[in-house]
Amino acid sequence: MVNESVWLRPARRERRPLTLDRIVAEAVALLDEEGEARLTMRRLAERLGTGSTTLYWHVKTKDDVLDLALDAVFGQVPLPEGGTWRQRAAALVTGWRAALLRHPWSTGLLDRPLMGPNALERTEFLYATLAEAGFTGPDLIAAAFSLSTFVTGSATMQARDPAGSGPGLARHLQQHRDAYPTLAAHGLDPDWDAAFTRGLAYLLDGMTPGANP
Amino acid sequence: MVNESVWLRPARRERRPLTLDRIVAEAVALLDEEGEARLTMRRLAERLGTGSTTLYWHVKTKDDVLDLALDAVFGQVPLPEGGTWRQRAAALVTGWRAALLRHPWSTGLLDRPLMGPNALERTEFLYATLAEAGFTGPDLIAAAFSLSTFVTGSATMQARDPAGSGPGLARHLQQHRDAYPTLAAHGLDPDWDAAFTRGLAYLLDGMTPGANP
DNA sequence: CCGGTCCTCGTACAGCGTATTATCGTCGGG
DNA sequence: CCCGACGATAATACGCTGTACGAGGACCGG
Repeated sequence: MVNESVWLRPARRERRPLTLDRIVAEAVALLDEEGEARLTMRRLAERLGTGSTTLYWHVKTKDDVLDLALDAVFGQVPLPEGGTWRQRAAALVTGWRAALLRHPWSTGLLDRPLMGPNALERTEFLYATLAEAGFTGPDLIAAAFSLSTFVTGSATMQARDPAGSGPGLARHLQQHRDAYPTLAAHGLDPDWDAAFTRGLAYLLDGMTPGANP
Repeated sequence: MVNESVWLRPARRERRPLTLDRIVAEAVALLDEEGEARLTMRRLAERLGTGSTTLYWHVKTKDDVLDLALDAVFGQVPLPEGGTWRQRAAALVTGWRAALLRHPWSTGLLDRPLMGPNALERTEFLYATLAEAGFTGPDLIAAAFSLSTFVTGSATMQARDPAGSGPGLARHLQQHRDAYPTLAAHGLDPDWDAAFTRGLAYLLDGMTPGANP
């Protein structure tokens, strides 16, 4: 359907051009508001004021949109400067985790290859920081592997069971307190942020640059 | 459609009854062979020799099938006995990771609440092992959090970039070697298993029972 | 004025999860 | 021995999905 009247048709300049950036930004907003299940090409197009199939000129598939949205989240992770290598690494992974938790849907996309420029830039930064600190060979790989693994894993866990996750898990544990005694005693409403900080300290304490050749 | 002939109709005992267990087992097999995207209620039913909507008598939604399939994977994780607490914890998380990697699709389901009996049993085992070792309070929570986070995170990473992941990531890194020099130098074809073992040692080295009250 | 190129959209299709409804097979009680 | 009831199965149908396709609109350099 063509816009019938000049008056109803948005003025030339008023209608912002559809760009890949606008699509990705709107996808992130939609995901933030309604979650992954409700992200639909049609709904996304509607919010952008375009036809749904128009999106396919800018993007090959819906998976592209998800990949780009995820990398946009990675783009929010600041690259810290200054301080010791340990401070820089801790700041990086803490900011990384915070970015993922600001957009909880992102943790559901962490399978699938992370080859976006923002993801690679952060990974490179991590490797470089550790290499500069003196980690080499298998130690370097293991250190980088452990830290990034720790970030994505902890974000996934926290997005899955948000603090005070309602009557769900907690009540279920209470009901089967006999089957899961330790869990029911300690794991009911844990402070995940504190656990992350302390766990990160464990990990960093355990790794020493130049220790194992 | 009714089976027309006695001869074509499967003999009484030959046709195994449709049970929840059979559905879940077949779902796991289908996921193993074709991955999550190709798991369809219709295809699953076809493999089971039933109509698709019949499944809905045993199961409320497709998500139920996925939850049950995931918990079935957790059921493959052995609960180690004997040895020090450190040996038991290491054995648990190693077996946990192996089970997830035997069914790579499982890492894509690690968002979503893990409330299945097998998952809870393993988590309880981990908490109990650490508590018995002397971890208490925030230290206990942080230790359990770190270990399970490390398992799920590392399995996700490895399922995402399997060893020798073809021309994909490696070539992309080579092409942009100037942008990601450290990554291109070290991260091309890493030994994830070795990185996991070493990283696990970091983590366990960093945590001491009864250290921080 | 006129191609040509970038961009937009309407239509259409196969496949999805699943609600509804009807029907089957089996078995216990009269 | 029948018959009703109930556990289990299946056919049909609905609304929604991702996206292929082709017909155009908008703008631009000549």
